[in-house]
Amino acid sequence: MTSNNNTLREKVAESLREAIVKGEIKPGTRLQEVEIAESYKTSRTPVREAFRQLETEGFLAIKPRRGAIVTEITARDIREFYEMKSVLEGFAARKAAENLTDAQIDRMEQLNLQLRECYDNSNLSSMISIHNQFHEIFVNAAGNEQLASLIRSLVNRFQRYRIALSHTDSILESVAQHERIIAAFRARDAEQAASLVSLNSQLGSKALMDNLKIAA
Amino acid sequence: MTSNNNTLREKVAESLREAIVKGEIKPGTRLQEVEIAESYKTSRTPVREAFRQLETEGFLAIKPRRGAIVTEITARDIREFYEMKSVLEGFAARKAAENLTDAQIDRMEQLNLQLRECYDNSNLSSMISIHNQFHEIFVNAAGNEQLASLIRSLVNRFQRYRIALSHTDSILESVAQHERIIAAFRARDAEQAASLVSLNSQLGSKALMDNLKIAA
DNA sequence: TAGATAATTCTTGTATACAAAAGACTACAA
DNA sequence: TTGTAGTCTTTTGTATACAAGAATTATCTA
Repeated sequence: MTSNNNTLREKVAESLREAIVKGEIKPGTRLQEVEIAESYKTSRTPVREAFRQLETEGFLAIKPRRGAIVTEITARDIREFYEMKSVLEGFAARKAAENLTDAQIDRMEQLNLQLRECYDNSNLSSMISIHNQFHEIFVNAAGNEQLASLIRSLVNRFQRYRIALSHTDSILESVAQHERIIAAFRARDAEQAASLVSLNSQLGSKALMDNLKIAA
Repeated sequence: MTSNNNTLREKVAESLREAIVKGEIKPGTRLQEVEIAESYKTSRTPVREAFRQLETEGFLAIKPRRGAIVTEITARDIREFYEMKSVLEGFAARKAAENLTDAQIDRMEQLNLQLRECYDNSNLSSMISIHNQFHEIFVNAAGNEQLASLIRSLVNRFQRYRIALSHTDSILESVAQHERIIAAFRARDAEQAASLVSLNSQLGSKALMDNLKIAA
């Protein structure tokens, strides 16, 4: 994550975000300003501002004079998220196919190998990071900065649920799909790349849904 | 716009947002907390929070200890915006084609007639509202609430530039395109609806770009 | 006069104090 | 016992006071 630790607000926001993503603070938990302020040894002011920021990032729901609650994410939210990711990344892939340099495609290949290794070594913390790096290469190559930043914020928002996927075999499937995506990029086949990337996102959705059913 | 005037923060945010959208506050203008606070007869606290909110909505850029500046939107931003709108609304249309009721399509037809009337009467303030209502019908019918809210926030963010389009003849073209979109929805032709909606968005982009060139 | 550096001012970041609203609790009556 | 009214507590919303960083100006030196 980006760490602009210049102000207390950002420190508090980053710390809370991390705790929510890691699951240390459970959905439904009510966060109170004084409580958080005391635990960070600050006043309520930076905490309030951090709350607002986390609200817009989708981690907290704030009701006027009622306080902040860590958002519960429903199966519907996840379906909607992957639907958007599928559409946006698919489009990004279509545009990227024209722009990607050979070096960038090589880099994707390298990352995909690393992803496979991480799976074999059960190194799940690296896995998410590498997975994201892989996707970011073609998303950034699409030449639409706002689109890239939008996708980044969506992915970040659902990170806490995607962590669950690191365990599953869906990773292996994903690695195989990535190989086909790389081949499509090498062939500069924009339509093929777009539809494969969309498919990859749908796999994520399916895997996460199955995982939730088991957990529930 | 939604008006939750419960807190001062929201009142200030809404008022500033409106002023920026209407062009009363020009891009590049630096907003200072005390100044705004005095003009609204409040303290800095609600103003600060309103600034943060407007930052996430894309109207202000805040630099640490440097203050808030009304965002300048570049030609690139506009291109990127319409590209995203095209993709997202196109997808929404594809999904909506399966869900739209006859009554909803009738409503779209009605709105499109009103849009034509407003153009004839040069009633430009209603024009934008009606145009948005038309689009919101199929966007909401796509069955993806997050997508709908994302599109809404994007459109809202670029509202201030789209105002310029109300004058132009591109409205007439848009009305004609809307008719074809309605026909596609009536025929439940999802692919046709999707591609027509994408096209409609691209028209908006082109019209706005031309308009900016003239203005510059 | 030009440049650098120190002092000052201006503005935001943070802390604390006060106001008001929502929720909890108590007491009383039916 | 239960429902309701009214008070009390808790927590957020707002105002103000204080701290610190950035920008600007003034001063000094080469």
